[in-house]
Amino acid sequence: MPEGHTLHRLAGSQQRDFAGGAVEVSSPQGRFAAEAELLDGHVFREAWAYGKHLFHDYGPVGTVHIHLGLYGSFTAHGKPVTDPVGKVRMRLVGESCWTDLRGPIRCELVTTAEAAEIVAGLGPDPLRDDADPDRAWNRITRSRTALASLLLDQTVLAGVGNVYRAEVLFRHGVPPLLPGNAVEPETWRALWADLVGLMGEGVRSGRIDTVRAEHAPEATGRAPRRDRHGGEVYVYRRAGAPCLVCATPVEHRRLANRHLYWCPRCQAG
DNA sequence: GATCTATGTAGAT
DNA sequence: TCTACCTAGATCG
Repeated sequence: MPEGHTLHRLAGSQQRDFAGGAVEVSSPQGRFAAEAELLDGHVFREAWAYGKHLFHDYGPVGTVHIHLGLYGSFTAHGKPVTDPVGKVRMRLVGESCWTDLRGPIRCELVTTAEAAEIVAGLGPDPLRDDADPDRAWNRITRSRTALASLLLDQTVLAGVGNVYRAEVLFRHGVPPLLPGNAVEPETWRALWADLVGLMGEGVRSGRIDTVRAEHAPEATGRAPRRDRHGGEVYVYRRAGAPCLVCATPVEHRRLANRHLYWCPRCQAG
């Protein structure tokens, strides 16, 4: 379940579980076997995330660069270690914990410099203290592309995925197809600030919850609706269902091969 | 058991 | 704009 909050959450838990100790690294599936052999037994220095990218720093031995893609996932366990189930690309075994990685779009050993290059190609990440929202704004305000597309462009903004994009646009009443160069600076400031808050909450909870207290099931009496992604949302994957605010059916279309959801009334602009 | 879907990205057309 | 791809779980029959 990979938007930026997932990767930052993983970096945090893996830092707690493995940092500072030697780890056993293996690739039961075999597709990371040569790299795992190089890393096996070395000290896991640090886990860190930038956008949807996760990095395991092994110092001079190298850095593992992981991108989960659409369906990559980690499972975390306490010892004892059990036999691999399914296609385990990478297994890490530490002092008391172990974790399995399955289905990543990327799992590769890179140098520190290469890791830095990957990060240099990404836009600011709302989950990082060092993020500069003006870098994203400079791209957005010069572009005729729909804001909904710009929000998913990782070179503009790093870490935002399909759920956060739909939800943050809804929360600010912004039409998703509004061209970047038609976005008001104060709108951008509000969107950024909201992403910082929402995604930070996502890191803490492990879910994407975007519904404000006044529209929450407890306040309105409607049945809670947890999406498969685990959280309570306004429009994501609610095509045809009544908008939680105005009851207008939620719209849906494909945009650049991704599902886009919005309320045509609340986000009329 | 077969088929479909998914919070993503890269590369071809 | 389209297609391929990494994998598992949900859904269909």
